[in-house]
Amino acid sequence: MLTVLHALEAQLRAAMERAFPDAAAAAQAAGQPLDPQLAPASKPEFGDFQANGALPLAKPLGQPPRAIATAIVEQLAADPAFLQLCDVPQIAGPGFINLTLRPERLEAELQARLGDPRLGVPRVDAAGAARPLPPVIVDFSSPNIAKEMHVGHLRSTIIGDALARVLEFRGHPVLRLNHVGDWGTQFGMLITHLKQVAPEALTTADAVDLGDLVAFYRQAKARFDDDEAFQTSSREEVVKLQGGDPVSLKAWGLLCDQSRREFQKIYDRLDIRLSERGESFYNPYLEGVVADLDASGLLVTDDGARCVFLEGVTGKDGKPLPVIVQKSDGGFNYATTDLAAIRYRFGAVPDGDGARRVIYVTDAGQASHFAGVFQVARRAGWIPAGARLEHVPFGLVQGEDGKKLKTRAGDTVRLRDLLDEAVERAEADLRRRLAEEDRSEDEAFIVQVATTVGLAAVKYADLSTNRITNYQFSFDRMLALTGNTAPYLLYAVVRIAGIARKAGADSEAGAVHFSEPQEWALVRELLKLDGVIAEVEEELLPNRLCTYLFELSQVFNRFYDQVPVLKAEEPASSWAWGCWAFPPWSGCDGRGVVAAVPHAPGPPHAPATP
RNA sequence: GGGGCUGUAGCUCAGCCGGAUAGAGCGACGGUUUCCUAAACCGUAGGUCGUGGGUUCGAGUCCCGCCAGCCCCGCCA
Repeated sequence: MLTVLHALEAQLRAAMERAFPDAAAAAQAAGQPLDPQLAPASKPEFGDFQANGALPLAKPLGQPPRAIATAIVEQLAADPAFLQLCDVPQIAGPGFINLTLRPERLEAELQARLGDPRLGVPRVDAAGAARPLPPVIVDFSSPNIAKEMHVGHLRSTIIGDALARVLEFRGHPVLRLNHVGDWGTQFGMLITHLKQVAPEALTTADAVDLGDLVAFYRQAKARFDDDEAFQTSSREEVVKLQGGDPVSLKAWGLLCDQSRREFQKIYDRLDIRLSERGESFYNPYLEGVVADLDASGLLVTDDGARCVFLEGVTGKDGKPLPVIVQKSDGGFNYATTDLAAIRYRFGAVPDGDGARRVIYVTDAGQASHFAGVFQVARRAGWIPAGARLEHVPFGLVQGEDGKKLKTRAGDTVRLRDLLDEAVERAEADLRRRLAEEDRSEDEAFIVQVATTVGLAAVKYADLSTNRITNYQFSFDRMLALTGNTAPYLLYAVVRIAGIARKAGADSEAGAVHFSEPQEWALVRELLKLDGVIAEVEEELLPNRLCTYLFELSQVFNRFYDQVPVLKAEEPASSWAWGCWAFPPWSGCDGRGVVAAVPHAPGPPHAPATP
């Protein structure tokens, strides 16, 4: 209902200007035009919208706020365009103006959305964009080569994907970049170690399996930490690799391929698409970064390292902290890579991505790192005017004890194991309930449901809380059938699909007309989607969308509980089962709005034959 | 020492640009129900919004101080 909201806002502003022309002119001159402060009503009994703009005028105008509100309402009541949208406004409390949309207006809004695959959400490129829009980059997931994906990658992967889906749904070209750790010192260590203990791994694909590779990596790291000779040869190995030595490159390529296939299994299970563009991609640009910083006078050599000192960020001694872009041994580090990535991503095609919004989905612990890197990039002039560069932080995954999530043995939890357990638990729970109710289903159904529910539960639990806080991981809570959980949402989806199937509904709903209170509740809820999507696109908070979907599910359940749509003879509720064509569940089958919404089984778009 | 984030019901969490009596869910207690479904719906109880100041017509929200927890702080990523 954003278009309605904007129309009302303009009408309210005009009404205020007519009611108080002097104050309006003064406000305009002061650069603070009168603001109607229009917002969705805080409670249903207040109508659809509320305008709070009369209250702040009380003092400057020297009038009681209710009198001001009355004057504004009188102007609105004289505006035919306004009266087409709303009933005559009510003044309540200290001077709130409550607006209620006219029923026929709501019906028209809903009618326009039935059968609309975009659910009333406009595309950003809708207004005849001649040129293609610049891409939005979402940098997420980013595991390290030669390691398995673990619980530490969970949030970035899920949140990043959800944000990418929302942006894509709005019509942005989105580059989903997997900034994998495929370069640097760690590779030197691993290759050096493998040369000595398993040289075949460096020349033959899949000579060792990934689990062994992970073990080798740990050994290499341990050696690196307390063996100087090993450190030296590791560093030499990095230099060879970065210098393009064919043997090193081949070994590197094999290791990457192997890891990549393992990552892909996880992404496939979670239905997540990513374009791999690892750290190595930026290798050719690292020197240019340093040269550029040098040319712009930002570069300082300190203690042999080349760095940029930050403004407004000081260390223990009160002196500015540096971002080191070239180590005293001449090597580059991750800050250099991150700077090269920023420069490339905002850079013009074909030597860059030409992006105007770049989003990093990483844990909150990296906030100061990104703040530093972003500052350097800004001062270096690599961020075009009007472009957005955003770190989207999220909190830690904690166990139910409030500590960092670990296995019972104290190890890092592998993502694969975590997903397996979610599915296993979902299956056990389903079998238990089937047995309790003495129902039987075929095995394929059980496996299907368990997989859907288990994976959706993991995703949804992560997305449904505000990402900035630490997140307490609990299989029991995420798999609960009630409350703000994936199983509850999926139940609503299945229920809607079931009714549609039973009704043999086709989506050719005729003119809609509502009577029941629960119908109106549903209509109003359905019309909120465009506002929610706009908010998520701006704030990058997927939990807002989850809250909406949960509330929508509740309204649907209430509706089906209280309105016997399949029994109704009157067409009053006939559109209701047609709603299956509408709701944002289209995300359920992974094609639509968000990953927030779990993978549903047979999408209602293809109803099974009764 | 510096910086960041967090602190809201027993538990897990929402709370948008400052706006009306601070909201959900779970758990507890009580009730209703099933056309459809991978069971729901309704009600009751439960609050010093960490704390002390300040700004404002109005503060959970903005500013300052303090307390607690977590995280980060030069050549790892």
